[in-house]
Amino acid sequence: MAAVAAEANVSIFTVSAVVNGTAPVGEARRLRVEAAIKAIGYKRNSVARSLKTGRTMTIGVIVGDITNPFYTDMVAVIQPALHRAGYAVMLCCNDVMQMQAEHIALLRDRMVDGLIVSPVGEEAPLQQALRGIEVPVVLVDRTLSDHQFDAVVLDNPAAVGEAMQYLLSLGHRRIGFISGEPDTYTGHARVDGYKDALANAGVPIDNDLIQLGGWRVEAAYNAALRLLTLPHRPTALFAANNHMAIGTMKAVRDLGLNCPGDVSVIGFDDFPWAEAFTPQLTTVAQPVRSFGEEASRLLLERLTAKVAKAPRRIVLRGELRVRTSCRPITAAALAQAR
Amino acid sequence: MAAVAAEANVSIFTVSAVVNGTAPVGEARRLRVEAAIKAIGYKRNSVARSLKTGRTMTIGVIVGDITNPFYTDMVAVIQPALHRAGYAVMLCCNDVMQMQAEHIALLRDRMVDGLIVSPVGEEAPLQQALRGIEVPVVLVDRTLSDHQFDAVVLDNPAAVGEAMQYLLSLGHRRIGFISGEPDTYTGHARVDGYKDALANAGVPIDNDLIQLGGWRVEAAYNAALRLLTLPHRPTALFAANNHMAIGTMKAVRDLGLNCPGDVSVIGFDDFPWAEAFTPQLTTVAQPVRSFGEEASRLLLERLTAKVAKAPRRIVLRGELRVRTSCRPITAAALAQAR
DNA sequence: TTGTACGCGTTATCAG
DNA sequence: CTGATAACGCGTACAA
Repeated sequence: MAAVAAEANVSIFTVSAVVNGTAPVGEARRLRVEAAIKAIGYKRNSVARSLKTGRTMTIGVIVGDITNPFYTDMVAVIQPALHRAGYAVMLCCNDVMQMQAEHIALLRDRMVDGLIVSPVGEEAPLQQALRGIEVPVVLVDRTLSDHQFDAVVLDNPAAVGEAMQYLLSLGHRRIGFISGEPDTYTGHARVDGYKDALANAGVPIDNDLIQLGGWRVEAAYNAALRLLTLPHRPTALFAANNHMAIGTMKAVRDLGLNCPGDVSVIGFDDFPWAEAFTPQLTTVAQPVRSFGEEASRLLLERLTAKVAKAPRRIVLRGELRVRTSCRPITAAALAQAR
Repeated sequence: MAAVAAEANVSIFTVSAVVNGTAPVGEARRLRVEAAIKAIGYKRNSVARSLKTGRTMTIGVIVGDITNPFYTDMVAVIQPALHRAGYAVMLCCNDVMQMQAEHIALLRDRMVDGLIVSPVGEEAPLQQALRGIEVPVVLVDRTLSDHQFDAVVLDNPAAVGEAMQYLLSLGHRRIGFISGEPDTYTGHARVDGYKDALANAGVPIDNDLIQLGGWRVEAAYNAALRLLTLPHRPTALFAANNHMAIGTMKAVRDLGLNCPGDVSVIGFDDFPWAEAFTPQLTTVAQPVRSFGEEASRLLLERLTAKVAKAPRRIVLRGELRVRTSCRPITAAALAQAR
């Protein structure tokens, strides 16, 4: 920039004014400066600017698993939205659990102007890491118990409830539930939805029907295996996220069972492949775009500071997408269920 | 940092030495400094450090579509690999085509120390944007015609060829090809593989059997529709990426056709869902992990400058994963093909 | 072993 | 409108 100033025979201030349009500059000088910029091949140095302004125009985004379409679809919305507002996004995925705190530290080191975090694992270390962050933080998908930050979450119990209603209306009573980590917000909330829905329908809860799938394909596969080899086999299975739906379908197939002939299946989280194959998987879809849009909006509002201090909370609703993986319970299954 | 120095009654230099371990510091003073850091709640400011050192310890990663498992699986490898080496990654996805140059500018503005780019769209603007980048650049998936940068790519013709061999060995002769954008490196190379394989087998090439799917679900759906309603319907379909495999399967289904009964299908790019449903999709799998590992390695080697100037080129091999979506050609189909 | 002082490239504050 | 000049927070010769 100094070089440009020299080349154009103006002060360093004038160059800055031209580059940033921060002050009116006389036509002649402006042209000279622009020519000099071209000649020198000057490119602005955002680092120096950030040091001065205190803003990096960068947002940190931390998601649990970049391999999960739920998160990537969300990032695919967040990134352009923030970009439109002039922000770049620095993405971290928690390849290994417990990485989260480290990533937060890394991002705050780099002075990001804001954070969008999808909490994973235990609360305590996360709370600790978030303490002392002085930039806006928005939580997505999961939230923390003290509701200190803006958050956008799903009404998980209602979403699961909808799926259960559907299954119950089809006559299913023994419904296996493949759960995520129970110590997470979503893991907990989805099991709750399951239990509540059954209780409301007067169906007794059999704890053998709730098996831990830990959000992952493999664990869910094993959970489904356990469920499907129970003395009283469930007539329907619910997988509490998309990874686990895969594991579930594999287990059904490996047992030589037919879906929906022998067992109905509903997945949580919709994804493009769900309706490409046979059966077309019935799912509870999360409004992924809304997640991204709302999270971006909340954060940008905080960034422009045109908003009250109190943490806000957006609750989104899931949507049941009925396809072909569920079927009314058969007389035979009914008999066996006795 | 100045505050810490004051609190600990030492010079600013000593604090820096303690924080970075850059010079030996007496036990007593070190403890004082550490205590002061705790007390003040000092956190290092990477921006200022970067301004001084000229390194941001940040790598820019640009991929075409973060919604595509191929890219995300790759990012899931790249991000931890670079993180282990102390680098953060700034991720940009080209939501809109032609965004690429802008993203490159954004990243160079922010003084990233290196770039991993998966080129998209036309070459010219990209070449232009990359010109004048003075940090190491590694290209993945696709490369540029002038081979100016390190690149890791697939042997696309061979990979497609393997799939064709398989189809030919099953007796298929009329094989529909659903192609990506023909003006991309991969789009071009995969069609080439198709044509070469057929030519080598003495099968004449029917241009009606090559339909543009543009890498997307919708376009591929329509392409598959065109293919499957041809007077002489192809007995097998090949979709040149995972998105297009979805569109293809949907078209097969919507036409009331059975896969593999009526038509065999092979997809390009493997993904977890491919083997969860019926049919289990036979695919040509790209070694996604290797893509990520090699790209990270090439970049890190350039970063530590322990490597010759000449651009390097890693060529990876695809792997055919035979599952249940292909079947030997039937006599009936054979008759119709005449 | 420790302190001093300068500079990295910008922006912002004051004068002019 | 324009030009000097002082920070921004840190690393690092150089001096002590």
